[in-house]
Amino acid sequence: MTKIVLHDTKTKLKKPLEPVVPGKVGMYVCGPTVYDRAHIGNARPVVVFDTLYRLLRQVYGTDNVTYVRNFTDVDDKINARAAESGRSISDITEETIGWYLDDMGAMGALEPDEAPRATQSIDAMIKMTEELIAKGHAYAAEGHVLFSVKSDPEYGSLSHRNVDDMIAGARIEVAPYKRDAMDFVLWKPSDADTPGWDSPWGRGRPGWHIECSAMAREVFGERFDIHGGGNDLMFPHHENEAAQSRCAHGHDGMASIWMHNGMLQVEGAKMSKSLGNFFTVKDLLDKGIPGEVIRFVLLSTHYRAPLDWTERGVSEAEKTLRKWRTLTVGIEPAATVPPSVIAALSDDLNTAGAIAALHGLTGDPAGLLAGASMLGFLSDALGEWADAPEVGDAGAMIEALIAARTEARKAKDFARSDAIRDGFAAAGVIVKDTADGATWELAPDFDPAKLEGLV
RNA sequence: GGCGAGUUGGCGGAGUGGUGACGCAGCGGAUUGCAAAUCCGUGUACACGAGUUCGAUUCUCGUACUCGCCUCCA
Repeated sequence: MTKIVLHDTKTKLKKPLEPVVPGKVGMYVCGPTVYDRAHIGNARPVVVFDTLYRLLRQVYGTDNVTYVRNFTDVDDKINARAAESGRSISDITEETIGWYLDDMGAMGALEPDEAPRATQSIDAMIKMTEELIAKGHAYAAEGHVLFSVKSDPEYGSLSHRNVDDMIAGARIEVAPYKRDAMDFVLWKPSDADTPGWDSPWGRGRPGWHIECSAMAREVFGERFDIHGGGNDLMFPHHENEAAQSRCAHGHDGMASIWMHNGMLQVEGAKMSKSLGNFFTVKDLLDKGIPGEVIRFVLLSTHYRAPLDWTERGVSEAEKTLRKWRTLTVGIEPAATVPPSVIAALSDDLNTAGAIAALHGLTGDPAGLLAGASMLGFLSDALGEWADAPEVGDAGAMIEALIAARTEARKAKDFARSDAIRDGFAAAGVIVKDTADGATWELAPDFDPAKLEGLV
């Protein structure tokens, strides 16, 4: 079996993937808080871990991989959105989840095997919170339950932080009910206007971090293989998740490998609303940038490195995909994925290396197609954008003009033939002169009106 | 202030202790009436300074710069 190695944040090493249950892989990726459209930065982990999912399915078999991505549908941002819009929380979360799946699907992201929602796992969170209290790792105070960071000597081991250093330099407002500045909330009280559930500590709602610990355990049990997300989640979210699970279970096996993708920038600058370079996946799709092209851009840089989203990168991606699509028209994919592609992906998900490998397969369209499919490219479902424009009534005119040009060339009337040639170019008609005569096809910017003056 | 990541040719972007990936652009050639398309060829790149080594872009230390996180954030 292909050996897969992945970089683990905790150990800072590339570790061979050795599944807890031999032959079966479990992967948990932190999903969105559903209160608004996903932006392009949100899309990176989705596409990155989708690609890993595809690799795992290829190597271990489709039925032997379980990919879980949660929806955080209880959160103060959602509450705020509901309050300001007057809409119900469930309206907002349902709509946003639908958007999310549509937008991610447009980039060829497969849906996970399981997509648990926080609101459907409240009992599991309460249970885990009780366990943490029982084991002395958490305490109830004023309707809150807090995790005691000091009770966990390994706290900080994932993100490589020292608790004392953090307190020293931090701008943390210490709530009166906290025993220690770093303690974080497992459960907090809800007022009448806030969603809440009955609990041993009164009506309330869970803190953010507990949901992933509880839901991952519900699906996988105490140990699973890969836990992923953006590196901004490394601290505090994943650190806290790891602490909760470690302290509840008495071992550090929550995830064998922690993976974190790098952040996305736009034209070299941090993406932010104030800079005006903040956009959602839907914005890009509406602008006419195909989801497949977005996917390509997101995979053309190694996942751990920062990724700069640029117009130029988009157009290069589009050009490459168009070329590959042209090369593979009517081709059946090879039965096996080319080893060069598998080898690149198996080495810490080197998608840029895999794309380079695909460039090397342009002489082998069947292999190219098989390899590209492995990366989620060149599917029919994502390919509509690359279809040639409709020729409409212009076909006859184009044929006539080609004939006229051929005549002109025979007559050595080069002024005429060159005028037609240039006119074709301007109108988006691509003419290729071959030994058997001229063939033509339409460019994406085909404009039949521009042919009128040539006749 | 603390922690982490990054710095590769015109651009993008892999990788490696010893023969300079790959793509785009550029340049030269073939082809063409001229082009387009195609094909062939083409680049003394690894932030800087020390160190280790027979040899470093690749390892170590330091410096600079960029970015991220430390507060909701993928």
